[in-house]
Amino acid sequence: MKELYRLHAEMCKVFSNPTRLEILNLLRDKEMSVTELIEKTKLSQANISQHLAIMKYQVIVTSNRKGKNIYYKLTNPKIIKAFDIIREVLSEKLKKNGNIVKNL
Amino acid sequence: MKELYRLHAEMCKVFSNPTRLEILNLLRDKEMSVTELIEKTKLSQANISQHLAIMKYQVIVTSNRKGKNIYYKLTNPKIIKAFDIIREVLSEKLKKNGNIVKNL
DNA sequence: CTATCTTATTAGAATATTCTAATATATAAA
DNA sequence: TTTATATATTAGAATATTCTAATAAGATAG
Repeated sequence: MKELYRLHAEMCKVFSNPTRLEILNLLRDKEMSVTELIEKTKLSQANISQHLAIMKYQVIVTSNRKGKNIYYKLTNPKIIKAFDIIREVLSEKLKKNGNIVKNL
Repeated sequence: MKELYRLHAEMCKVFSNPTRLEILNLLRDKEMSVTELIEKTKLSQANISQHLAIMKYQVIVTSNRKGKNIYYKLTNPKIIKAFDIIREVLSEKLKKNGNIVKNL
């Protein structure tokens, strides 16, 4: 069913941007405020906010306000399992290609 | 290390297109010729060939000729593990949203 | 209220992706 | 060899994505 491939691709599109992957990795085991994410990534507030909006729209993350701040967390922790498998594939690929794997 | 997120994102970009996901799913447990892929997907030859080239460049698939035909297969079967986890996440998301899940 | 801190939204230029149509290339068959 | 079959490549219009800069909006503190 082609529709399912469309939805699947749409979800994967979230993972096709380095900044979003960095955010997801930061959220892997704890929720984090937008401010914290900005500090950790050193990226602009607008940019982080935009990427969070994209992931929220795809329901990859959810948000909740705590006083002054808004905290984001993963909707489904399985996302991290997929993240880590892709990292393994990437690692094995780099190994084969004789690349520097030290930094993994 | 930001470079790693870039490579990770680049690999995930392969999964962010419905046609490429369909091809990967067809290759999940057996190699297949370009002609077979065209038949199964009902898509144009040029288009299939272009998507295969993209995946070959990312070393997600590899090809080998057998007589008249060129067969493609997955480089690393772990790709399918990631594929299936994302499908689960998608399925759970659709379930929550009260969507039709029958067709999964 | 008013100011401040935090987060979201908008606009738009630069860049990237996708598909179709046309053409090229490679192997095999006649 | 020519011809047919299988696959790849190219060009280009249509569309989508990404980032920066500017502005808006929501919550709290004073």
